[in-house]
Amino acid sequence: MRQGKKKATIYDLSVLSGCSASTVSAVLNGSWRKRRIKESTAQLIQGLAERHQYTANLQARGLRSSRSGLVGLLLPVHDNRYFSSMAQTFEAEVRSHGKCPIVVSACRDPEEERATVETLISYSIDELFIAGATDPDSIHTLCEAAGIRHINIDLPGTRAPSVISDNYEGARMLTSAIIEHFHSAEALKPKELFLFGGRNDHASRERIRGFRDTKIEMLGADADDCIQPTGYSPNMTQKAFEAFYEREGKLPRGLFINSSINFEGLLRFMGQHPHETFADIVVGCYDYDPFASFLPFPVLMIRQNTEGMLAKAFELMAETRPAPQIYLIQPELIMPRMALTGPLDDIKDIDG
Amino acid sequence: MRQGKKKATIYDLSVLSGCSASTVSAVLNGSWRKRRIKESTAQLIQGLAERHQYTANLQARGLRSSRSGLVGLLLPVHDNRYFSSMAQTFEAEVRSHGKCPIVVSACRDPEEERATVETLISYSIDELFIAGATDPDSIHTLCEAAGIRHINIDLPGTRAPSVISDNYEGARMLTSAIIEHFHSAEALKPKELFLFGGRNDHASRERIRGFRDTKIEMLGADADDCIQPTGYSPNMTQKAFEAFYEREGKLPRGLFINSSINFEGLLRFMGQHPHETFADIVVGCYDYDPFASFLPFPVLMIRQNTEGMLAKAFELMAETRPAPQIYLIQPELIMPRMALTGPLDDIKDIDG
DNA sequence: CTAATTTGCACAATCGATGGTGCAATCACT
DNA sequence: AGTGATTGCACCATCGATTGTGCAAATTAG
Repeated sequence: MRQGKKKATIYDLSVLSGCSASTVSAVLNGSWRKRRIKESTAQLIQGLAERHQYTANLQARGLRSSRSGLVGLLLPVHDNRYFSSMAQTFEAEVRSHGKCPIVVSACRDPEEERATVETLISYSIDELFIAGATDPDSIHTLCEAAGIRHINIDLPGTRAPSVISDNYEGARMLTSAIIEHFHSAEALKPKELFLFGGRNDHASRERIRGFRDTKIEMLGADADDCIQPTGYSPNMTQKAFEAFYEREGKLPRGLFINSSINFEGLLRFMGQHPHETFADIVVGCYDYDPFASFLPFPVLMIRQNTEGMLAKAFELMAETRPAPQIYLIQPELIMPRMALTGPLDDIKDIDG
Repeated sequence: MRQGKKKATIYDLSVLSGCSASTVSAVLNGSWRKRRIKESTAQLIQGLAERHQYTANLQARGLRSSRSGLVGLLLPVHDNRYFSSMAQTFEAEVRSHGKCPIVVSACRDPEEERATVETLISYSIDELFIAGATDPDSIHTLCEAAGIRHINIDLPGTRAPSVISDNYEGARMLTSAIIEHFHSAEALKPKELFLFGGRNDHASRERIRGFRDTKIEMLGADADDCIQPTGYSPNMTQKAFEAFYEREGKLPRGLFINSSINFEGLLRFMGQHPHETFADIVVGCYDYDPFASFLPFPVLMIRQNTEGMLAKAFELMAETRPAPQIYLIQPELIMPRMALTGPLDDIKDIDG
């Protein structure tokens, strides 16, 4: 009604309807049948609620019921296709359950992660999906203490169910695809296949292991000095490329890049060097980005199955007592020049 | 202490310390000096709080004080570089103010937008940044009624302060850069410069206007039949390209693409056609993406200044009574093969 | 040594919604 | 009509924190 006014509460409606606040509450939260409220009473109150634009104060409800209707997703970063696509899928899924999605990022900083999760807990979130946490087990402890259901995604913990990408298999697929891509040209030599990026987290380790094993199997050479974990920053990765180029006068013909963020390091390098420098390289990137897929050299990519991972995670969340085990989800090898669809394709787009 | 236990409340600490709950509350929320609590009492309580891992129940606090410490950002979508980068910057800024960032997307659906904002209001969020809302004014009404400070970003409203990209200027820069890019080659003819993407929102209209004006000025031809607003979906855009190609047997040499999402439509088209189809095209895209910048044909991009927009928006939010006017932020023209830094570069990355 | 301050804290109402319990009125049935 | 079951709803404690108010005790002033 009046716009500057305070929001209507059940007490306002209680006065207006002549019913008690508890009756109003019951009607408006749907529990009125259980409470044997007359249908006509319910309709009266619902009418008033609508007319006065009543919306429940969810903080009050959450305080009383100690459940908030909030479902959290903790991400390392937003501006990355892998994680933002996860956020997109997550939101749709949570909304379809009638809950409210909360997506937060914590910058791969363990302290920030803890603080963020504590804040979420203070808002009595009902469930938490932990994606890419640097220390899932310490977050597990927090959730456990607060009695909050939680599932790890992307990076596994030992104490809670974890849904992760099969990084080892993915890395094997990617590595062998890179090697095979040279079959028509001059075969790739062991010293020409390098891995850049990643750090000492579970995903990177598995990818490195997959790279290593496959390289040894297929090219028969030890891979250790061809592995350059540069962390997750584009700049460090760029520096690694510069250093390599400085030393060797060229790039390796075969590149395994740990993630699209690291790939940006290669882009920065590219910006400093002419086209010819990249004439015969083949890149495999453990992440999918449609634009990267169409670069002037062959780019093989791994698309992690975020939909599949989230689906599994939601499934586990629904179970009463999910085992704290690791569930592997197979990623997919994407050949060069592929523009795939994503969660955006599901949203409607009507012209005004 | 005990892990399965309920969380400690001020009442628990009240018993443990021998002080009243109000004293505990004052100590823990920092207002204890105002309330003339003895320093030693404060220390005692702080010690207990730490030992028992007390964290305030923010729902209770929010209920009482009707302010939650939450600051919202409403986005159209997550998985888009422009908006996810905005989310990233937003989070950092909000955190630095000691508040809790809430990022939600509403899929460019007016109904969803309203519902989402109502939910946020029900959680008593303190401030709302509305980015890319299809109908900012209707959201304004909601916020107004709830007394929530709000600023529009990216798409302007008439009732609240709006910080938007200077789409007209940006489109002019982009259009003229596309045309000039042909100076060394055979000059571009009017019928060879097309605009694809966008729909009937403020941003698209301004971009189209900038495209139109510049094209007329520089190529001296009416531009109307070279404008194909295809909405924001990659698929519709792809179809537009297919239709054009079907009709003309080639693509236009000069392409103005409304956004990176529309650009993905071109990628899908590319996936269906050989390299040669794109041998001599020049693309201008109203969005910046580092991978797109290195595609096999020249890609000129507009980088919208998200940091600048958010900075201005936060500045306005801090003002007591900001005028409901439009603040234009200049975007930047990015030449081909540029890998720029973004918010990710600010996050630390230490190897474990 | 008494009066006026100041210090330090407890009390209790309150925010808005929930849900267990109890009670009157109505209905069914012998 | 009397007994028991059912219907329809009101009452009230409660969730955990905030905050205005009041009042002893300690301190200072005169």
